[in-house]
Amino acid sequence: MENGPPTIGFEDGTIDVERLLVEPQDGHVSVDSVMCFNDIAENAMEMEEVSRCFGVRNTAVSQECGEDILNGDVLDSMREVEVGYFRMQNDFCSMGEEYLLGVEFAESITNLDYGSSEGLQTSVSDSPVLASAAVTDTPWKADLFKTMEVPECQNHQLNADSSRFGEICGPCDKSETYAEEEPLKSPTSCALQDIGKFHDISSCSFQDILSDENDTSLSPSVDMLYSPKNEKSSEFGLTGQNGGTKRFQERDALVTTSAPASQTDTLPTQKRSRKPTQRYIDELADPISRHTKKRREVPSSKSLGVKDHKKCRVGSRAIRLPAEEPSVKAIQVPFASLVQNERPESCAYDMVRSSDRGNLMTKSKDSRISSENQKKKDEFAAAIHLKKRDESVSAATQRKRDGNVTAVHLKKREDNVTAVHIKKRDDDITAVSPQKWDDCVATLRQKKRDDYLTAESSEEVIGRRKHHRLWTIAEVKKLIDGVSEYGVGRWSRIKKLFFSASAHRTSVDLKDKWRNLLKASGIQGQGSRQGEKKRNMAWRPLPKSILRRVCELATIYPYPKGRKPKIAHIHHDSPDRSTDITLGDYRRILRSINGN
DNA sequence: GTTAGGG
DNA sequence: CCCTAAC
Repeated sequence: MENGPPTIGFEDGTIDVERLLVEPQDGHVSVDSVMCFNDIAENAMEMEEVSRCFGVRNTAVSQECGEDILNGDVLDSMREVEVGYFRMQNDFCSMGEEYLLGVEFAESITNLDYGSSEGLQTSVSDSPVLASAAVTDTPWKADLFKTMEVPECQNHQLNADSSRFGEICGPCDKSETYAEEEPLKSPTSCALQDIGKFHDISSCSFQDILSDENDTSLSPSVDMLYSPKNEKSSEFGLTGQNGGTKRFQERDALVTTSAPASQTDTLPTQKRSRKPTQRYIDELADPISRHTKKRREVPSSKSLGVKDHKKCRVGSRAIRLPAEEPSVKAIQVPFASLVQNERPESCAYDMVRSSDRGNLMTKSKDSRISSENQKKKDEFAAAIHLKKRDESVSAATQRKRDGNVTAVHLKKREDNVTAVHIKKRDDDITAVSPQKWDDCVATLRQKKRDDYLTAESSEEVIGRRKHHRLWTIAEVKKLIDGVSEYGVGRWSRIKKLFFSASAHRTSVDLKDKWRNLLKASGIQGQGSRQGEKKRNMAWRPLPKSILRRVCELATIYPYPKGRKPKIAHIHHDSPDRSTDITLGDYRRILRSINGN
């Protein structure tokens, strides 16, 4: 599926429309240049459509975007550049590039763009199917010229991304989908759809990447778990992309962010991706060592069996927690995945990657096999994550996602991290993005495979992090059963009998979980119940039945100590359920028998 | 080796 | 989840 024809035959003068529209990812092959190619085609068609149906709206959007995006220098230069469409585009893009990525690529990109654009234009016109589009070409060029520039660029960006992702994510899906959709019927709509889908895909993939599990992501139509809101419009690419997706539907949604965000990730692609990488790693290495000098020691000491972590931990903790927690499963993957691409260049990558893989593979028990190494790796990865996080990624989005999907209890930490990101984002986003995309892509591939290879309950998968696995309902139930049978405090037994299957979940874990359940059930926090309750709401919603049972058991077996205060007697006589009861009866029987 | 409890 | 102290 990933072996698209290396080049699109625009030399012929005739391009397969379907191909053009349907498999824009093909363009991806020649990367930078070709991408533009696709973009233009789509743009042309989009334009038409837009001009007809959404003309006003579009304008509005574009302006809106333009203003937001092009503030300061960019905006000024923009105004000056009203020359020709291509010129415009190029300029704009280049500006965007400069704006975000730096001048070096701007030029080259521009050139590429231009060339490919021309080619595309020609071929498009020739193509009978696209005739309408071609015709339209002129008008919109002139009329919508100004207004379109921004969206144009956006499209460009987005498309580029899309194509890339498309190829990586699910060219198959795409192809199939499109095939079914009467390709020739209306190129425009097709294009629109494509775009939409691509956006979806790209956003999807991105987000998914962020999340450990969302296999679903691969299919464009899948519903995202998070709600695409522009929380912080200037956040990272995610937001923008989302907005981009709905561009034609909700002009509000579009919003500024998209352009910068997408630009970031766009054209740069492979060439550029590497550069950042290098620098990245170097930078990463330092900061990490710097910040987490201790931290690194932690893992190693751990694995080595050294016993003086305490100090290390103290220092490392602050750093480490924010890094791991906030990113949560969702975020983590992407970060780690980012690293993957870098891998080829240094062994460090391997480490990271491995760990990453572990995450992705999630359930595969294998991941746990080499706990030592794994741990170390994970630590390393974590460190990198931390770095990366700071540099990029939309904290807001992630957060949201985390909250919805994982519903984990990482609130505090997340907040801290978030702040940091926002601050740094603008500066560093540039460098990171391109690579990021690559990474994402890589991740996706890997992910896809892994997901399908290791099918697990989505629940578990989703909830899992480095050394953190979300408790599944089933597990909780088991725990409850265990407690009901053996009472509180006999965690090892419960572990043995109820969790023998799951290697993770130590007795301590059970205990901890029980503790949490008590908290969640509202029992326990006798002091400040109100506050407790509120917090409880934030936690992962537990089935009422479970909460109820927990409550019951809690009354029967008050956790901390002083077991069975009320029902102590009862318990004594008729211990509770199954086992104990049986034993009691048995004893009684024996006694009676003996007595007799 | 387990458990309780704090972080 | 992790770690440690105290069984």
